[in-house]
Amino acid sequence: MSLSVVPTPGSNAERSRAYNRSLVLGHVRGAGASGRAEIARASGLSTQAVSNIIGELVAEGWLFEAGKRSEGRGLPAVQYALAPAAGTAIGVEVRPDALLVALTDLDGSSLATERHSLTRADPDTVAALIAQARDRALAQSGVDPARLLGAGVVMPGPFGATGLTGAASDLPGWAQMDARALFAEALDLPVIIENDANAAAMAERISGVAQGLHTYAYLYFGTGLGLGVVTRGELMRGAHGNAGEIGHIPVAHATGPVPLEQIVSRFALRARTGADSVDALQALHANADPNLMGWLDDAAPALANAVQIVENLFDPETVIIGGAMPEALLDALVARVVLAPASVANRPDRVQPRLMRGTCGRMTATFGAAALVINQAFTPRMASPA
Amino acid sequence: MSLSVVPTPGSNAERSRAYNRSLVLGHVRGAGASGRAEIARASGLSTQAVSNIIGELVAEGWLFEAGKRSEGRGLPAVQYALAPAAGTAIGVEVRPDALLVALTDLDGSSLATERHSLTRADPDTVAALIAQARDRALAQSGVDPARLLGAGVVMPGPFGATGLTGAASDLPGWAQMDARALFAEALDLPVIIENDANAAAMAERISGVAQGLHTYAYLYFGTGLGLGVVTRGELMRGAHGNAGEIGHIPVAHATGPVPLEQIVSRFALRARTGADSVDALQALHANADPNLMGWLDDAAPALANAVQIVENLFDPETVIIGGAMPEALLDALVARVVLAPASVANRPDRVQPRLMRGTCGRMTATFGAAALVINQAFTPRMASPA
DNA sequence: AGGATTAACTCAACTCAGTTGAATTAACAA
DNA sequence: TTGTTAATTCAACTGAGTTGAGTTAATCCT
Repeated sequence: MSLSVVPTPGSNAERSRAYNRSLVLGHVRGAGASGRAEIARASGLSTQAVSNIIGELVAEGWLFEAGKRSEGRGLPAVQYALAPAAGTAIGVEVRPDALLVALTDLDGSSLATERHSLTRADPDTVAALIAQARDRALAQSGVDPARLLGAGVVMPGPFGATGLTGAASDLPGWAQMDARALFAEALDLPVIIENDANAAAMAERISGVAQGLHTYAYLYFGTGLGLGVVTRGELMRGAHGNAGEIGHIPVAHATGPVPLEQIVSRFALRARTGADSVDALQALHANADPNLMGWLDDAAPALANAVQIVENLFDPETVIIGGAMPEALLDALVARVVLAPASVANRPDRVQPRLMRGTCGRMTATFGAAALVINQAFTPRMASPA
Repeated sequence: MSLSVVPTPGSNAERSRAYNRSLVLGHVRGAGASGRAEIARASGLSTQAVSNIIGELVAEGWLFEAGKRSEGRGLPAVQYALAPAAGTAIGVEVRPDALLVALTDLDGSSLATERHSLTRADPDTVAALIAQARDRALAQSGVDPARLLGAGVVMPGPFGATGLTGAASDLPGWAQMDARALFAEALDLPVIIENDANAAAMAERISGVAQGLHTYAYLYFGTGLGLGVVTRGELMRGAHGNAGEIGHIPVAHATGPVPLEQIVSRFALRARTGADSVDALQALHANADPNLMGWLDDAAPALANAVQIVENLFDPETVIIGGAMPEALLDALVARVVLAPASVANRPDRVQPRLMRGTCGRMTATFGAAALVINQAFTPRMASPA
């Protein structure tokens, strides 16, 4: 049973309703509790249309009445707020050696998490493990399975054979696999596949520092260094889902140009300090380990270079860095970066800092995988019929 | 009279129809003459809905019956093709010293062009000149003013005060100006403002080598070097319309890292050869001028570096180069570039070359300005009511 | 106070546009 | 010739947003 996916489907009454429902939910999410008339003005819909949609969303448990607000004259507006428990999503991060699974609500709050070491990472084994983890997470948190909107799965890129293939991050046996279909079947849920940096970027939008932003970039410390870019609320994926491979672009270094992730990445850090885990790095940083401090001195200018490239190419509202790194170390890195003046981001009217640390912590990508699903509920789009 | 623009408007019957009309026109444009049933299948709409829309588009002159096609059994499908003259657009390129204006049809074919030297480039003077040029172009080509869909205007970026402000490309007196509103008023037409590289990218999509592509990048030789990126058919603009400032990112050079456009740009070329015009450059190239050939040797690796960055960050189907340069020189440059193997674009299953020359010629940006308008007619989007 | 004004909200009738299912037409195949 | 297939149209239907009148509950003004 393959669903025939229409690339850009036409609009009809039913699809219009779905679109407008997302619009209303997105407004309430973005602006907080709102009244019918306010949403009508913001969307260009009639009050009546918004009223009907809100009635439906309240009946289904997505929204609830949250008091009244009186602004000057006139009948006070009844406010409607988002019910975080109205929807949940599964986030999965597949690494060559481990599987991370999280269950979150609409706020991106964690309801359950789980970690598995993988000895075999073949498709069928992974799919089965995810299905079991889903069942445990639901049982443990007491979440109604009917409220589960879907699953997001983060996998190491790049996807398909490319000039970057052969890195240690690749998963064996997945090359020609339609992972989305595999997981959708195993879980009996809608599934979204993404790379780690894109998922992390979305996590910050749902529950981190990128809330309210529409155009921003995220530098992600995974195995290497990834870049997730959100433009007008949409992830930039590229023609084959491989956009954002920033780790492989050359940057200036004492010994001549080297690939960025040869300096700015966890494996560069491990080569320099011997430390592998986030905790070990945290300890080294707390003790001002000379090797670690040396790395910081090296990484800061390379990162500045990367930020300048990202700013000039994408013109984002801000650049966020995060991933599997101690927060204090990321803060130290941000503090040490001297941002290039020759950048379109160097504006007098800035409201965001040019570079900031993400706040979603170590499991950003896993929560981000769930955030991909959550985000869909708030993003109006003409979707094909099931 | 300011039209209240709703950022993401809700959907209703009227807006659905506009959306579906664009969808049908876009299909016919992309796939060539098509039958009702074929479009219905591609769009997920019912045959009846498509039939009604086609009836309307034929009545309005957008489509015309173009024979029948019989595929095996069944009633032969009546084919409908796009009438290029159904819509026209004005393209304008504002440079500090000159004004270029073009009138094109839906194919992007030129119906009239005009060039003005500018002694004064203040907003009111420019707006008045454009309005006059519009009238002359319409009169000269005999185009019905009612068929004019709008005007696209290309202006030197970056927009707003940035760390790149102060370059020679800036226009004085425009800093705080709402250029779109100014031109819309002066021309009494919908107006789109864009930077040169983005417009050029769109020109190639309407009438050049990017026809049928959805995700690609365009390196544009203007004053400096610009980058236009199209993702899923949409231009990437960034938070302030300044995305694509690739000229300012550092690349490796014999003397250490230098901004890309210090090597790959027309002013680098002028500094090296003394030649300023496209014709002069063409002559030098025809004579294998040593300075010019030296520039090629320098520019090729820098361009290779830029292409590698663009490929890894955007994962485009292809990278196109073009702009105000002799075609033979661009071809020579493309031939000389050794593309980096460490790129997500280095795939065995490629259908496009990784790097190709644009085919829209010297006035790419001016035609591209018109193409921005044309493109809207074929791109379904929920648009706010006038 | 008490009436005027303002704004949110609801009701009911209406309209637009896409859908559905039956009927028609024209090509190909046995 | 006759049956099958596929495009197209017709007419009735349905879903969803719009419109305009009416209701309710605040604030403003006298």
